[in-house]
Amino acid sequence: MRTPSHPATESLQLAGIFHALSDPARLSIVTGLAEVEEQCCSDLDVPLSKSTLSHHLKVLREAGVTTTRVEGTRRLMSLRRDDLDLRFPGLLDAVLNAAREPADAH
Amino acid sequence: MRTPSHPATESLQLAGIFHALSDPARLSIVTGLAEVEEQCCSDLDVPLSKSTLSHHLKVLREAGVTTTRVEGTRRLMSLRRDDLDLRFPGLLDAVLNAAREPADAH
DNA sequence: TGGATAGTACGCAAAAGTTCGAACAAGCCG
DNA sequence: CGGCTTGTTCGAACTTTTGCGTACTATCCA
Repeated sequence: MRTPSHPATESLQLAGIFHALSDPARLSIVTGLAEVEEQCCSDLDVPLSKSTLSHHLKVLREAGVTTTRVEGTRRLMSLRRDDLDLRFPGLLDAVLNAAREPADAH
Repeated sequence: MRTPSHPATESLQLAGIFHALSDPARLSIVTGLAEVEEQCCSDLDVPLSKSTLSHHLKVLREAGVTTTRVEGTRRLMSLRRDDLDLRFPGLLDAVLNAAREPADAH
């Protein structure tokens, strides 16, 4: 298995990024990654099958939100912080900050 | 016709907002609203039919991104800046700023 | 009242997204 | 080598979204 391809920084589309973040499972994966920096597929605690999870990770990767690094039999995912910040300054921080907001109605 | 219902500020869902912003037509409507403050349906320059446009505006409204105010036979849309800022501080600004970024590959 | 304007609601078809299991590929370890 | 672990790919079923035309409601104006 070789390293999967990632879109170039310049070609990241805003609508595509929002689409990637519009699924609760994917949003939760992203917020999780913000805390641990690097995480492999099987360490995610999302109640979905292996193949579904793999699909979501692919969506995130193809939208340019995450990078995947191969290490042995595992794939370590991380956020493309620098690239996102270069292309859309402040966006990722705002997203992560918003996701940390309590969802309560006060 | 009476004023359509809008979700309460506290019940705004982040994933729902991203979903609303994930469609190019809706994202363009939002960025347009950021410039003119208030705009009615028929003033939008989106190449879509009236009914489709109405559908997109409904999605934006139900996600809590916009408000609709009735004035005569027209509906004036505007961004829910204050509410969004209260619930997800800085998010809308980051989104609008990102949308203003040139899409070139430099 | 009658007509024009502005937008919504409904029903439909096409396209896209979600989810899973099964089969496959690739690297590790005994 | 053979089996275990990790993850991808494929096909299928199902749901959601998108886009349109038509029909409808509501408001304004002559």
